[in-house]
Amino acid sequence: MPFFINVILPLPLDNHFTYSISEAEANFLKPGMRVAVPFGRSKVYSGIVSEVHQNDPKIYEAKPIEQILDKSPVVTAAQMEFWSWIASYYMCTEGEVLRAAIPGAFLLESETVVQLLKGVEVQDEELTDDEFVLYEALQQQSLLKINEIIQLLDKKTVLPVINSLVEKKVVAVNQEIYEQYKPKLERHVRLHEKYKDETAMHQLLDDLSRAPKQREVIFALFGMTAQGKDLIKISELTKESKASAAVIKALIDKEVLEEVKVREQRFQFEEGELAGKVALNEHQQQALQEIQTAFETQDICLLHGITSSGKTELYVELIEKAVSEGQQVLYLLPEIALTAQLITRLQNYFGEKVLIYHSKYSVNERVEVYQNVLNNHDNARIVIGVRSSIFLPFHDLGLIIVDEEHESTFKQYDPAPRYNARDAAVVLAKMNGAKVLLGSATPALESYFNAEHSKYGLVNLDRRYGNVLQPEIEIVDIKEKHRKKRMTGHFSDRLLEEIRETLSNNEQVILFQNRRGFSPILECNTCGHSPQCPNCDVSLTYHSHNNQLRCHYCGYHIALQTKCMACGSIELSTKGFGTEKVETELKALFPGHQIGRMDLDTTRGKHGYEKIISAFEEGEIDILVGTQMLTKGLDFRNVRLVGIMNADTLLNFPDFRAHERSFQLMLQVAGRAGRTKKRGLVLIQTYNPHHQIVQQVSTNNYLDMYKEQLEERRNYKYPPFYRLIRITLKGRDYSRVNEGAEWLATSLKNSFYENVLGPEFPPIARIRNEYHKNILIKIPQKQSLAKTKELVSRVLQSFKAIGAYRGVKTVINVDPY
DNA sequence: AGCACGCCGACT
DNA sequence: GTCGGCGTGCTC
Repeated sequence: MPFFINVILPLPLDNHFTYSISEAEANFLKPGMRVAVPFGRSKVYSGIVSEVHQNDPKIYEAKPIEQILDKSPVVTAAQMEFWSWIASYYMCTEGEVLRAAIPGAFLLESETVVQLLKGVEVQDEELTDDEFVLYEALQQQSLLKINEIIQLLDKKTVLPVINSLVEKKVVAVNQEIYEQYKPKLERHVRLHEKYKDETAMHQLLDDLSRAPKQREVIFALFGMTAQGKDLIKISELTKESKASAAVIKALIDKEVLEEVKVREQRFQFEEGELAGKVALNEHQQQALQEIQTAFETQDICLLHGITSSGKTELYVELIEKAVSEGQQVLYLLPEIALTAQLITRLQNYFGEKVLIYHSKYSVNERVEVYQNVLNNHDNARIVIGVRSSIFLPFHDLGLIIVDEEHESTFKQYDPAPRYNARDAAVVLAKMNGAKVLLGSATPALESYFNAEHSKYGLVNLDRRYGNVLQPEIEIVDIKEKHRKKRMTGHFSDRLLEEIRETLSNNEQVILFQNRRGFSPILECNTCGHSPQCPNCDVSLTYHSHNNQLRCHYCGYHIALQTKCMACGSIELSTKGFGTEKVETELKALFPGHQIGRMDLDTTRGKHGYEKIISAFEEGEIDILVGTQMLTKGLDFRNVRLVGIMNADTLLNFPDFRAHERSFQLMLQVAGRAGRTKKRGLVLIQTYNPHHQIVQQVSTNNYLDMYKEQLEERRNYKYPPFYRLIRITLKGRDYSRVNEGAEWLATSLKNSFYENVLGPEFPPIARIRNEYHKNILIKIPQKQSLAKTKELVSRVLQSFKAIGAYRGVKTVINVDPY
C-alpha cells in the first residue's frame, strides 16, 4: 500500500499538495516537518507536512518528495491550527500564512544552476554566439545561476540557449538548494592538552622568551581562564592581550593553543546585576488586584492606563507570576515601540529568560529565536516581539500582553496574511487557554467597546507614577496668528517663546510633525505646476539632503529641477512642510542649539533609531523633531515642552478612524512632556482650535472622545457596530478596473444591498502604474461572518472567470485599518 | 507566486 | 520570415 503526505507550500494557492513517499519515510515523517518537494517543471520548494496518509489521489500521479529537511517537526499542531484560523478569517491561503509565520531562512528555495559537463571539447562553429559566450563563461566559473546568465547574455529568454547546450551535451542543469540559515560559529581557543602539567608549562614559557608578544597572549589567557572558563573567545583574547590575530594564529599553528569553534547565540546581552523590582504604589497595587480578579472570570482584560502611570511595572508583576507557574509569556509591542529602553528594563528584571523577536533582526537571528522557543529553551519563557511573534511555536503560553493595543502597526498591510496581531493574539490565547492583557493609554474604540459590554474586563489606572502632574495642554490658533502676522515660518510666536524659555532652563523640546500629506513638494510660482510621478498619482517630494525629487510610493526619483517642467520659469519654491523643513527653520531660528531629526530617513539601519534616542537622552540634542516614531514608550526625563506643529493634517485624513487616531497620537505625543516632578507643557498648533478632538485632547478626556466617536460609528455603520471587508481592485487598464469594480460591486449588492460601498478611487488612485479602486462591505453584527466570507469568495471566483476583467487583481482585506 | 506554452509586432 | 514581447493556465 503506497504512502502519501499532504504539504503546505509557501505560495498563494488554496490547496495542499500530495506527494508520494516510501513506507520508511512514512514512518519517519510527522506533520510539521519540512520537506523539499518538486513543484511545477523546474522548481523545488520547501513545504510543511500537514498530513501523512494512504489515500491515493487517483486523478493525478503524486510526485515523490525530494528530501526530508528535519529530524523532528518545526511546526507544532497548535501552530497549524492557528494558521488555518488566520487563513480562513483573513481570507488568504495557508501558504501565505506559512510565509509570514516561519523565519524566511527556514524556507529554502531552489535555484537552477548550469554546469559544464566534464571533459567536453567543443568546436567553435558548433555553437551560436550566445551559446559560445555562455560556454566561455562556464570555463571561468564552474556554476552559473539563471539570473547570472540573463545578465551575461543581456536578454530575458535564456532557456532556449541553455536547452540547446544541454542537447549538445555541453552543459548540465541542476537544482541547487540553499539552506539560508547558518549557525554563528565563534572561534575560541584553549591551551593545548600537553601544557596542562606544570613542567611543560614552564618549558613553554622559556621557549617563548624570545617571543614576547606570544608570551603576553599566554599570560592574558591565564588571567582569563583563572575565572573558571576553559574556552576563551579569540576576539576577547586579542582585546585583552592587545596582540594581533597573527600572533594568535602563530600559537595555534605551533599547537600551543587549540582552536575550537563554538556555536553561538547571536543575541546575547550583557550579564549584569538583575534589578530589584520596583515596589508598586497603591494605585498600581489596586489595578493589579483588579486585573487578577478580572482574570478569574474573564480571559481578556483591558488596562486603560494613562501615559507614565507605570503600566510596565504591572506587566512585570503579571509576567513574573505566569513564569513562576511555569507558563510562557508573549509581550507584543508595535514595531516602533521596540526600543532598547523597554527591552533593557525587562531584561533587567528577568535576565536570561527573555527573547526578542524583531523585524530588524537578521534571518539567522530569527531562526535562533524560533528554535529556542520550539525547544522550550530556558530563555524562551518570555518573548518580547512585534506582530509576527504571534506565530512562534509556543508550548505553554499562559499570558499575552498587547502593549499599545490601539496601534495600527499591529495590522499587517501588504503581503497577505493581512492580520491584526492584537485580534489574532486573542484567538491564539483562546486556543492555548491563555489570558490576554491589552494595555493602552488611549484604547482602540473597539477594545473599549468590548470592555464596556463586559466582553473584556476593564481596569483603569489614571494616576501618573510618582504623582507627576499631567502636562498642561494649550491650543494655539494659527489661523489667528497668521492674520496677526505672528508666525515665523511654521512657528507661532507662542511656540517660539516657549522653546526659548525651555532652552534657557537647559531643558529639552520635542516637536512633532506628521509626515503624511505634508511632505515638501516643488511648485512653480508662475504656473503652479509641480512635478508628478510618472507611475503614481502623486507629486514628487523634495529631499534636501541629496537634492532629489522622489516618489514615496514607487521610489522613482529625479534630480531637483531648476526650471519649471511645464512653463520653463525659474521661479520655483517648495511647498508643504515635513520634518526636514521644520529642522531647517529651527536651525535658522536657534543657531546655537543642537537639533535632531527622527523620521524614516534618519532611522534606517539597525541602530539608527537608538543612536538618535541616546543622543537625545544624553542631552546632546536640545530640540528633537520627528514623526509618529517619537510617540512610543520613550521615557525622556528632561523634556518640558512638546509642540505639535499642525494638528489639522491628522484630523483631515479621509478615514473613519482619523479622529480616533488623531486623539491617540496627540495624547501620546503629549505624554512625552514633563515626566518628572516639573509640570510639562504641550502646545498644539491648529487652524481649528474648536475642533472637538482638539478640545478633548486638551482636557485629556478619553471618555468624551469615546462616546462621541462611538455615536458616529453607530450612525455611519462602522466598527465596532459593523465589521468591514475591503476589496481593492488593481490593474493597469483604467477602464477594465472601472468596469470590473462596477461589476463586482453590483454582484455584491445582490446579496448585501446597501451595505456595499463604492467602488471608489482611493486618495491616490494610481500607484506604480496600476489604478486602484475600493469596494467596502459592511457586515452587521447579526449577519454571519463565515457565510459572508463564503459568499464574497464565491463572487470573487466568478469575477476572476470573466475574460473581460483579466489583468485586474483583487486584494481582500478583512478588518482593514 | 513562478514558469512554461502560445500568439502577435519590430527586426535580420 | 524569426526574435522576443506578454497574456493564460497549471502546479500534487
